[in-house]
Amino acid sequence: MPDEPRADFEEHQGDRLAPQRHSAAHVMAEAVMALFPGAKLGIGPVIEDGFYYDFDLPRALTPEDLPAIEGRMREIMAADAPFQRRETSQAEAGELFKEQPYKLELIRELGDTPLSLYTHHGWTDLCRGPHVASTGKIGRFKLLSIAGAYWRGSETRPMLQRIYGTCFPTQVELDAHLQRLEEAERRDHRRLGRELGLFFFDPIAPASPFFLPKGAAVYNLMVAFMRELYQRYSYQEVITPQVFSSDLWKRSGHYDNYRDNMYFINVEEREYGVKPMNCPAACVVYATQLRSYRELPLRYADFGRLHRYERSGVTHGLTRVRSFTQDDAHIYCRPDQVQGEVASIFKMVRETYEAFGLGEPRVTLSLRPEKRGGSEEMWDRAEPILRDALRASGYAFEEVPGEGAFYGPKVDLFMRDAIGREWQLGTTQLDLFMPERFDLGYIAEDGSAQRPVMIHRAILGSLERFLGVLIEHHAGAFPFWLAPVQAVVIPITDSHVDYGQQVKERLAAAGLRAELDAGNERMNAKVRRGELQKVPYLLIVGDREAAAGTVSVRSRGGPQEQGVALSDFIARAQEQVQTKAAPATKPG
RNA sequence: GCCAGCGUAGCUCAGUGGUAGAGCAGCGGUUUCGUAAACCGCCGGUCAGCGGUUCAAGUCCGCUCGCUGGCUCCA
Repeated sequence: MPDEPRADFEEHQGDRLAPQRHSAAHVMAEAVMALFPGAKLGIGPVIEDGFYYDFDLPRALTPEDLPAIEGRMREIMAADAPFQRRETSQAEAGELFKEQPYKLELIRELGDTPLSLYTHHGWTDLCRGPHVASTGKIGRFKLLSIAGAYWRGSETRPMLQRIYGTCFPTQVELDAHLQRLEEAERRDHRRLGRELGLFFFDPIAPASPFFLPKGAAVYNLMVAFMRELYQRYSYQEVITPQVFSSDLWKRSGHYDNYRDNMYFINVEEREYGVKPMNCPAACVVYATQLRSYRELPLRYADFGRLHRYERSGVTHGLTRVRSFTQDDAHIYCRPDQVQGEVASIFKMVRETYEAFGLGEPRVTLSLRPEKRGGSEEMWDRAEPILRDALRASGYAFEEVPGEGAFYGPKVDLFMRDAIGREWQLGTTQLDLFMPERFDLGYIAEDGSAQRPVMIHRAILGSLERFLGVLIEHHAGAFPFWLAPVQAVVIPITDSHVDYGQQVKERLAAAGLRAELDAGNERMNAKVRRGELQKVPYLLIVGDREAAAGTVSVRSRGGPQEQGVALSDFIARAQEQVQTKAAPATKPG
């Protein structure tokens, strides 16, 4: 099945390989207990692409411990010891695991549920199974990393040591997986950001990116793209302050609910908070006038810079930062307009993901959480609106009960990064709460005062995060319309620099982002640099081109074309910008 | 924030308690070349920071900062 798409293939494999991977986890636990007498066991499940097991050990593991554990595991596998299942009682299990406090906790919680034990090689674990027939059937594995993990995922419980491993039926498949991990590293946006001169980080502002000219160019193209959509979808852009008196945050509820993630400043004995979200500012804008039903829906877009304090261990490249901008907008509308607004948002989403060359996002609909505001009736009304709009949008989606915001249900869009981590990008949230807190109203047709519905939405979400995911998705080879440098003109010798300069100027005049590589190097070196920088077009010019007014076009990773009239190239390039054509070739 | 690892030139990295190194990049020169790295030379260091151990610390110890992988969190 070599032609089958990889995602399906791996998903399929993951299910099929679960017994092997889970058995590998048991063997690893046996090996660890042999090497660390007195080790306490947590749990050891199968995960995507592998397995882990959690341990409470007398000392901290280091990466140097892994080969010894792997060695012991190989011995156990070589013994080809059978896995044997047997049922057991609460009492017997309690006795068997009396030295294992974490297991005892699990046994107690399982209560009357039938318990089963799996034994291999004289070593027994509490386990539902299934397992492979014997330790020789596990396949090839590799231990990958060590990490801390709270027992039962709770910050208040002890931190155990987790060992991650991966396992495949054959060495070839294992090697292929390890190679995929290496490839993912090569398309890591943090690495490409540096190599392509897009952005950097400096300890002087932790978790806050600096965008270099090329990165800023892409960033601004993203903003320009959204502004173009706003024009067509009748959004109005506003610009709002960065720092607000804490009075605002008290009113919006952020002071009570989000203070720990905010930056505060004290000036003239008054406390101010740097904005972590734009919504309260939008409400202030809304409230400046008495509103009529005639002017709704009002769609206020705001590219305001947000600052959120994120705990030091959680930040990550561009995908989790402390300073960022969203393609944020807040829509105020009448209840009967919500449906149409949400539908138009999903239309924007589709247009946007296509233009950026991304596949389908994973879409979730988050429903009422336990702790929530508003009446049941409001939720009963709000949830179907989103559900119906989603169905109409054609996106496959998954409903997640209990995950909604306390102020309303929401739809989130997720994309994976190079190593499979998912990041939330766009979001659409119905807000049944904030209009009330800000006492927003409008005068209805019958002259009565009514409360508008507020919709928070972002298509790209954080521009920083979106860019990070976008870089990894394209491995740095942006679609032509987004490429920070669209073409590099490469003169073959000094004598062609003048013509190269003319070419560059004509490209610039045509609205294309072009550079001239006039340095004192052989053209081979310049071609190489252009390819490494993933420039869509390299335009080589020598005697023939200068004489004929043409360029030799080398497409990124693709074919060459000699003697293309400059005007033809420009027309073609402009067309690609217009249509937002996808990259001509596979990124690599 | 928690657990672990890491931090040496702009980048990638070597350096075993005893004189801080290489390649690339940069700079100067030579070369003028037809589709992925021309050649010669030069410059480049608070070994993350602070403190300690030692005759002697990039190397050992402690603290701080930053980064990485997880965990928790993620209005």
